[in-house]
Amino acid sequence: MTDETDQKEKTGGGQPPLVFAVFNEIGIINQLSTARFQKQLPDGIHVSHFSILNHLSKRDFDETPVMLADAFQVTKGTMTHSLQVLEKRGFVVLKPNPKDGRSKIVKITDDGRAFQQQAIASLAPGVQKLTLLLDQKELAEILPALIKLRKILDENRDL
Amino acid sequence: MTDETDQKEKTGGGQPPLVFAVFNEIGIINQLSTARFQKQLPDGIHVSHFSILNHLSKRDFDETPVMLADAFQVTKGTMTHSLQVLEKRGFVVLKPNPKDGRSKIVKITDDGRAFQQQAIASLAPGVQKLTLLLDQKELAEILPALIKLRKILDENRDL
DNA sequence: ATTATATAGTTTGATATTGAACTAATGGAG
DNA sequence: CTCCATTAGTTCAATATCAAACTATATAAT
Repeated sequence: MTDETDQKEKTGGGQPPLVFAVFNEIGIINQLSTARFQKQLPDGIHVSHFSILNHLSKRDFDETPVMLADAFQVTKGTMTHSLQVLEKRGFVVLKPNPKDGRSKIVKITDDGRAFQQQAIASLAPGVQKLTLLLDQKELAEILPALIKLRKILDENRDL
Repeated sequence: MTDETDQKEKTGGGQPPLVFAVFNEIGIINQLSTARFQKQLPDGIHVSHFSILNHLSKRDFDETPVMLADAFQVTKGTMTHSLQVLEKRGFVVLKPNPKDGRSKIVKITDDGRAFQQQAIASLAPGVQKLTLLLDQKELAEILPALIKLRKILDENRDL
């Protein structure tokens, strides 16, 4: 969503809370960046699938589908579907969970890891061009605030 | 996507570009904030529909479906669908474009405006609680950087 | 032990989004 | 004026997501 907050507004009512403006910009940035990334990914692999792979590649400990669904804020059904896609591609395997007969363990495969790294690498050229246009110092400055904001939202999902 | 970047990583390879981390946090924040908002909206109205309404309510000049599709970075087909939903609800009307026989003009209706305002109002309680938890000064500081980042992405969609 | 409640994962029906094919209207080249 | 490439909008088939119903296992209460 490439809305433009800084355009002439029509209403003059009570100023919208700051957090609205922040969420608005974040929404647009997200739209633009994921759309861009999606175009780099091969057919049949959605950004959401890649995100799961990326997540798994960074974790040492075992994770279950429910843990992943919670982490990515999607339903269990959606996670079932995504994992089936990744499994068909051979990027993950699902094993029974020895600690719980209802549950499963999701493991990234060597192929999955290779794919993840290749996908990251494919972004390099674009990222490089982007990097030239961006103020690195500024990025470094906003990152901590974004992390803080994310954590607060995450810890207060039910406010 | 509630990934957590600041967790123990497994690989130690080349540091990922800063912009990756920023996009990652932004992705999670977007997921959490839109999921939260979606729950406030009445049945049948998706966040994406609301965003269109919100956009229209802030603009004075006429906009066509293609302009909206471009602004929100969705396909023309998606915009056709979204506008049909909004039109069925009576929140917008589509009129012929006097300047171009192929095109249309999207107009928000009074009902649409009323709905948009009511939806914004319904967020107030949650926003208020959130506001207590957030550092307003920090938010104010990152907003300009986010706007700058958004503009750069927007102006360089084809890098 | 039995029963009830809760949780993990799957399945199903509905909606959102996409890319591609399609229709209609525009606008430029000759 | 005619032809052709372009653009606006729609339609269609495929996929992603969700909410809700369902199955199986686990946990708690008695």
